Amino acid sequence: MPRPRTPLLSRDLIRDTALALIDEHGLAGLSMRRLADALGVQAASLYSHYPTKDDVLDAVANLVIDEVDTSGFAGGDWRRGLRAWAHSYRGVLAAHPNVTPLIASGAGRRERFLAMADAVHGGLVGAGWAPREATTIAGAVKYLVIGAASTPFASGFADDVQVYLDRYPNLTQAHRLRADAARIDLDSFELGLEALIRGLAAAPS
Amino acid sequence: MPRPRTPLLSRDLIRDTALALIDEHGLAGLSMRRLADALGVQAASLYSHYPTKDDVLDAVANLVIDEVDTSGFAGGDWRRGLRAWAHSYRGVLAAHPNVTPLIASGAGRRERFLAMADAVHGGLVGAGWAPREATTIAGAVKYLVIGAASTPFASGFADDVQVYLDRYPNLTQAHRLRADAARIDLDSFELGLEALIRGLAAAPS
DNA sequence: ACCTGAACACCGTTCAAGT
DNA sequence: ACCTGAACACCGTTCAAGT
Repeated sequence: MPRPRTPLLSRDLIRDTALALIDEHGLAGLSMRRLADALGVQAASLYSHYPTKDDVLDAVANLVIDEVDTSGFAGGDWRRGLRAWAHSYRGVLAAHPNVTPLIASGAGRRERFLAMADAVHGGLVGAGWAPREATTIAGAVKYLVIGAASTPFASGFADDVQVYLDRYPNLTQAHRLRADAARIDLDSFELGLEALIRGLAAAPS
Repeated sequence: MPRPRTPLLSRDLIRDTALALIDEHGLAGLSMRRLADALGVQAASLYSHYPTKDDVLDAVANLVIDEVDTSGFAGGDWRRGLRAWAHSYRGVLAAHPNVTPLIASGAGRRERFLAMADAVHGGLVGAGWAPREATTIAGAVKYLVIGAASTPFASGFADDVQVYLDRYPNLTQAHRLRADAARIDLDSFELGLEALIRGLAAAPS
C-alpha cells in the first residue's frame, strides 16, 4: 500500500500515539517498530515525519508540558500564580508518570518548555520581582516539582517490607506509613512549596 | 581462556567499571558488550556475576549513594545535619551527572538508599521530630536535591540563544544569564533549602 | 565455578524501490 | 511526497560447551 492518496501518518498522530503507548507500556516499552505497529505501518515510514526517535520523544515532552497551566499569574498575585503553576505542573506529571524521566532530563530544543518558563518568568517579573530573582524562584519551584514527580516516596521501598524491616530501625515507622505514600508525597511537596513562599515573604522590592 | 585459576571478573570490578563508563560516555553509552570489552571479556561472562543489566545498574546506583555523607546529624543539630546531607547529596550527583537519572528513577531494591534514608530519618527523630514529620521533611529535601540534579538551569536552553530570543520576551534576561548557569542552579537550590529550614523554625515539639 | 562462541529476538536507522 | 522491504550495525540474554 504505497503512496495512498490520503497520507496514513502525520506528525501529530505519531506523537499522540507515542504518548499513549508510553502511558500504557512505559518509556522502555516504546520502540519505533511498536509505534509503527500501533499505527498500522512499517517502522521506516516514521522517518518520513521525524528524523529520529529522540525527535518523537521531544514532541511528546512538548505535548505534555503544554498541559501545564500558567494562567494563575494573570491576576498579578505571584503567590497564587506560583502555587497554581506548581500544582498544575505536578498534576500533569502525575498523570503521565512514565513521561516524567523525559521531562526531568529535559535537554534539547524544546519549544514548549521555553513557553512555560517564559510565562512563569513574566508572571514573577510582572509582580515586581527582579529578573534574576524570578529565575531563582522559578528554579526552586521547578526542582520541587521535578523531584516530587521523579521519586515518589513509595518508590524508595521494596514491596516486601519484612526483608529489611529489622535492619534499619529508624525506618520502622516510615514503612508502616507505606500505604499512606500518596499523602506523604503530597505533604512533602506542600511543605517545600509553602516554606519557599513563606521564605519569600519579604516580597519584591 | 576459559576458567583461569584466578577469576578475571568480580561483582565489584564489573560495577566499578560500569560507573567509570557511564561517567565517561553517558548512561546510553553503556551496553553489556561495551562493558565486557572494557574488562577484556565476552558479554556473556557478565551474566555469571549479575543476573541482568538492571542489576548492574542497581549496584552502580548503590555505589554512588554510598558516597553521600549523613554524618552531619551526629551532633544532634538537625539543621546542620539537613544542610550537610543536602549539600553532600547534591555534590555527589553533580560529580556523576550521567548517573542522576538512575538515582532519580530510584525504583527497586536498593539497599544503600535505605541506609541513607534510615540515617537521615534517625537524625531527625533523634533531634526530636516525630517520625511522620521526619519523613515529610526528608522527602522535601530529597525533592530539591533530585530536582536540582536532574534539570540544571542550563539544560533548559538551547545553545544558540538567538533562535528564540525574540519569541519569549520575558526570558531575555534569563538568557543573558546563561553563562552564569552554575550559580543560578546553586542559588535556586540554596533558596529552596534555606526557605524550607526557615519554614521549620517552629522546630520539633 | 567461570568464561567462550554462537545463537535468538529484538533495537534505531538507512536506502533503493515503488506509486 | 509517502510508504515498503530488506539490510546494517547494534542490543540484552540464553545456553551448550569447554576447563
